[in-house]
Amino acid sequence: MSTRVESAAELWLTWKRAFEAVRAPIVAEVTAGSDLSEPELSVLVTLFEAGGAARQNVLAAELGWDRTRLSHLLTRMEAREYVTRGKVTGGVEVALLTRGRDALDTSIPTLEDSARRHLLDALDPEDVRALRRIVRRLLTS
Amino acid sequence: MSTRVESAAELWLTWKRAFEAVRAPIVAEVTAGSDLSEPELSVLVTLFEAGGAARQNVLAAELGWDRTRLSHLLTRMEAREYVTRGKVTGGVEVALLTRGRDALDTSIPTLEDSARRHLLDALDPEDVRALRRIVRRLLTS
DNA sequence: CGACCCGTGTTGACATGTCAACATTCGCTT
DNA sequence: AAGCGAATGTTGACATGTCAACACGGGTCG
Repeated sequence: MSTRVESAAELWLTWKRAFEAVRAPIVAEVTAGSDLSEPELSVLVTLFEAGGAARQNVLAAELGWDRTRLSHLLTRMEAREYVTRGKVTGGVEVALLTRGRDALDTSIPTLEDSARRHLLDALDPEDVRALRRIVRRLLTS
Repeated sequence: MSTRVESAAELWLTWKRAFEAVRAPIVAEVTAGSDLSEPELSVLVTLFEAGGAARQNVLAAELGWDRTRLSHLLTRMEAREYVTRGKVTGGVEVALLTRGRDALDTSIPTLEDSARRHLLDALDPEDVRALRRIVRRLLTS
């Protein structure tokens, strides 16, 4: 029994550690200000990027989540008036409400700042280019 | 109001998406075989890499987790006889039990295989080198 | 000594995520 | 049109994670 894990697994595990190391402080800073949790913010951002409204299954796909999780979360967010859900042919469409947009306006600058400090600034331009390429590749495979 | 999120945040968000996209299938495959959840496997692997035993706070640091989470998880894992906890000057030391080692032996090959297919194979050698560099940098900053 | 302070870990209440089962709707086939 | 299957969401029970409060055990300094 060696004391090392094989190469692919090792790459995955260290990547995971690095990801956690970046995520933790960003989440801490972003959630400190607003009354949004990080997953809630993800939903709002994705919704925003989709133009303010999106089908629930599309949202789930974009986020890489499963339907159930999104459903529960949206139920909570609907109760707090961040979003609405409306039936649509073939499913449900979710739309940002004013309260959701306001929350976004408050949180995005913090997110931008945290992401810059904990991710961008930790890398040099070459790393950033490489990371973008890697991300693109992983998302299209 | 634009329809785009700024650069650092955008990098962070797409990275997060890519990470989720890789994590989901790996977790699905790894947990399908064994009766270990993914966090439990992480604990066992980290413990293994530390030589079979480690202080709880060290473990938490390695994993990038908070003490409470680890404590709860270890309580559950202790009940299932994967690990033991023993008091030590200045804290608690956790050690792998046979059942834990066995679970590792079963899961690691699957993990290796999944990680290779979903991560390594999706990237070319240059990407892999870049990712390793990025990870190292993020973990030491 | 004895009164802190700080790092560690645990606990219980609550928030969130997961899983399996179910409802609904749409498209396809006949 | 009627029936069927696949895709979409929801629900409730349970697993897991988070937060705030507490407990304990060293250091350190008066």
